[in-house]
Amino acid sequence: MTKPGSPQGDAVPGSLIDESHLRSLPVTARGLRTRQSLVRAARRVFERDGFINSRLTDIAREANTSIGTFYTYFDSKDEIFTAVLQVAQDDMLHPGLPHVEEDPENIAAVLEASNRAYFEAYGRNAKLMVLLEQVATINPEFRALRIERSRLFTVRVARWIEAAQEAGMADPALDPVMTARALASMVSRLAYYSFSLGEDWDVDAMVETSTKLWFNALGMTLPQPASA
Amino acid sequence: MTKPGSPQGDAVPGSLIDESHLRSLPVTARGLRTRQSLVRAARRVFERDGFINSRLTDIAREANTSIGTFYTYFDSKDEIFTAVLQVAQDDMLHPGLPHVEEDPENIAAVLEASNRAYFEAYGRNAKLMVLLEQVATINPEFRALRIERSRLFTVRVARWIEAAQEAGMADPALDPVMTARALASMVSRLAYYSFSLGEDWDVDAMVETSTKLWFNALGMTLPQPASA
Amino acid sequence: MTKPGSPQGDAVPGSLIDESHLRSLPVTARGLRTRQSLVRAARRVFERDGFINSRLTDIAREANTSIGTFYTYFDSKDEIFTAVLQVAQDDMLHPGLPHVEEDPENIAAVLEASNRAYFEAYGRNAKLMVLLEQVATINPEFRALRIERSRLFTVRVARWIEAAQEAGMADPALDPVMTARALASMVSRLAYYSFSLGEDWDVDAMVETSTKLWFNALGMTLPQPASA
Amino acid sequence: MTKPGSPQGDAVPGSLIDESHLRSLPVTARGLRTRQSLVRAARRVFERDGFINSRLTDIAREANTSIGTFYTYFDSKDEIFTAVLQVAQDDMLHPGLPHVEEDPENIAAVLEASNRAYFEAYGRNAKLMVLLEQVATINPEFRALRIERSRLFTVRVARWIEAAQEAGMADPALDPVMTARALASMVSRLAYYSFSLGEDWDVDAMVETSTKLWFNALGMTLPQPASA
DNA sequence: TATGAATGAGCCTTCATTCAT
DNA sequence: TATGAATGAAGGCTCATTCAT
Repeated sequence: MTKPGSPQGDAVPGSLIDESHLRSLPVTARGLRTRQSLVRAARRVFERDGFINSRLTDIAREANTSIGTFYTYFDSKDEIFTAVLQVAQDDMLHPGLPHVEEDPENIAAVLEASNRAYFEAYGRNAKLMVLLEQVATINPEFRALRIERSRLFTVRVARWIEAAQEAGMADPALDPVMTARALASMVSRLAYYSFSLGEDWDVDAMVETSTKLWFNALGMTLPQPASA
Repeated sequence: MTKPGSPQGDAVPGSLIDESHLRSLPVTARGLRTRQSLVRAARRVFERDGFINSRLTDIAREANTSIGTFYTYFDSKDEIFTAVLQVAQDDMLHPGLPHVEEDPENIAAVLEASNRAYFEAYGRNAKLMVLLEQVATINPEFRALRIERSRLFTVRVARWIEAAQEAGMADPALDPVMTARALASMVSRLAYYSFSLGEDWDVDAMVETSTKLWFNALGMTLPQPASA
Repeated sequence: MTKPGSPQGDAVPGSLIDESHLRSLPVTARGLRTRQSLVRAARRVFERDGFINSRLTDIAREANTSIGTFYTYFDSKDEIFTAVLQVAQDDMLHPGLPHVEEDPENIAAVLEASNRAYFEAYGRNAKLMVLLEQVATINPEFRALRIERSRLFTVRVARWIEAAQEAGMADPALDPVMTARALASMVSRLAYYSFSLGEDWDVDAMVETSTKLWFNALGMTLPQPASA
Repeated sequence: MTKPGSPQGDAVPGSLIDESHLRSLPVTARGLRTRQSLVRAARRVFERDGFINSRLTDIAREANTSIGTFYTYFDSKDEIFTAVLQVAQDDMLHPGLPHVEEDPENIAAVLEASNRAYFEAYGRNAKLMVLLEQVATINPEFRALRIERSRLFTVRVARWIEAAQEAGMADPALDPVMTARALASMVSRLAYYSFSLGEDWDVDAMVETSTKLWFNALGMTLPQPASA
């Protein structure tokens, strides 16, 4: 049985960022420092003003450098946005989950931990997620990035569902891919409403509800009652 | 038992559009015609180029008028976008569902019909939905519009879930509001992936899967097997 | 001895308006009525918004007609402004003074009455005066109009001063033209500060002060002491 | 006895310019140079075309820069106009008069010198004065600036008149404030007609006439006749 | 590497004027 | 005469990007 990984689904920065857009890193320590302060400044400005309403001069000022220096490290707004995403993806990619497989009793625990990891990571990067959403509506490359990530994750979840169906643990009538999409969406949107639109739900409650819905939806019986 | 209505959830234009943004309509038939051709041209241009990348001159040209004429009818891009949404909402608002209530055997049918109506309306307005998503990331007013719609729909679904729980037909452990959000998201995102991101699923399959997931998730038993 | 007439000096609409700019008046009663309501509306709009910041559409709306109708009667903004001035000049031109001449005892009375008439007319047309000032700074024709009026009036006052000097009643060392300019300016500016810039002085006080200053400045002795 | 200062009265740029409108000056010498050439170009263009009929592109072209560069230093036409005024005010503000007080014989000399300084400064800035007049008719802030300057100057003159009245040297029946307004107006308008409207009088004659009128009007006796 | 001034294409917006009805 | 929709030249302003120092 495969593990679903974190249901980053909809909109999670992953390892797919097209790094060809990024220049080689500066060689001197000073250069590295300047570059880093630009990336951090960019994140703050983007999160504050949105991608569209932000200006490169704002980013340069926020980083206490000049606009000329900006162009020493980045070729465009898109490029520094890519760099910002790259920093965030390290955080979003850690499902932090050990490979707990083949053990039916642990499925619920794995899923719950996975969901929890996702919600927590989302919480840390909520503003950036909204940002990526915005940029994806404008720029085809970032849109493709988002879609590809989503697709990859869905495939993983779909395989996991198939395995569960084969093991007789999930409703075999469900289409695995479509179901994977649906369930992944459920979790990512819950996170979106809570963190980005201000519902501000309790993370424990979200974890519990989403895990239960996932189980129910798949026609799984929670292992605990079974063993009780 | 209340019916959920169509799960227009996430992003459906409803009656909440702030019409105060719209000027009074022109008095002559000619004016009405010109205005209409502008709105239609705007929809085409927006759908083709996106809201941000479209220019008012493009809209005017597409409508075979001058830019001056544009300003005769609208004050801004936002305003004509409001007008475009208003045209679409008539289509999105009709769930077209008769009030089928109190009859347990019909719940599945109602839900299925509701979902189908939603998917079909979404299919007709898919590009516009993407557009609204984009604009909502930029403009606080349209964002508020989307959120409010979503909230209203969630409330309706939540009430329906509560009623089902009270009738002993749904898992009483689920938080009604959070669950409503999750399930509505599931359906709207399925539509989004299929129509806007090119998954291009069969509508029947989407209706079937989403209805089943919804039922399962709530811990309902489908009426058919019950009677079997 | 010539009488000075009203010291309309600086900025008083006179009979110099170039009427060649004005079309022939409409023939029908209805046409006359429409034209008149346009002129009145224009005056209100000009006085409210200034010449530059007013739009022809505003004038048409204020007159309850259409912009098309405006062009039935006037060719341009300048033209209707000319018409507005023409209406006002009838009021500004009435010095309301009988020819009181040759009688030394009456000089003060004549001057006082003349000044009073000027201040009162200015008060009735203060907003229009400001308007003419604005337009004169923009449009050479209206500037020329203002200058010519001013010049004519100065000439009259200068002749009057010369006559007084010849009669031994005024300081012969004064340059008549320059003095005429100076004295006329004094009165018109007093009116400007009071009515247009909000000093809001008492008209009696203005009349008294300006008459006394005029007399003193010319080295005239007020008739009363003469009889003493 | 207070000295009146130069009768800059009506329309003289003073220290009241709202400098908050001005951005911080550029840091580099090159920037300073560019800014200065823009201000000079603006003055030329304004004086040539008037404030209203001038375009920012004209100013940029006259300064041999791009329109973008204009916006590097100024936010608007109003702002560069403020900068133009600021340059001029240094010239207009120096009455260049020593404090000659308490000495009755010198009153005429002080007044004459003051008037002369005013006429000469006006002559150097005549076009700018006309410009300020135009802008004041359009823009409330500049209007307020002009009014405030005028008020301040009038207050100074009024105090001087009061002192003269108390010393028994001026007609005690005159209202000091109104008289101050009237006399200041006399001088400033004389300058206006001569320099801006093309009368082109001899400065000596203007100084002599205005000083004499001022003395006569106040009921003062010129010291010279006393010695005759 | 760092700086910040210079650039100008590109888009928005206004409103006097024309014209078909 | 009256109407009001249609027009587009004209000018304002932004900001990513270039470049000289």
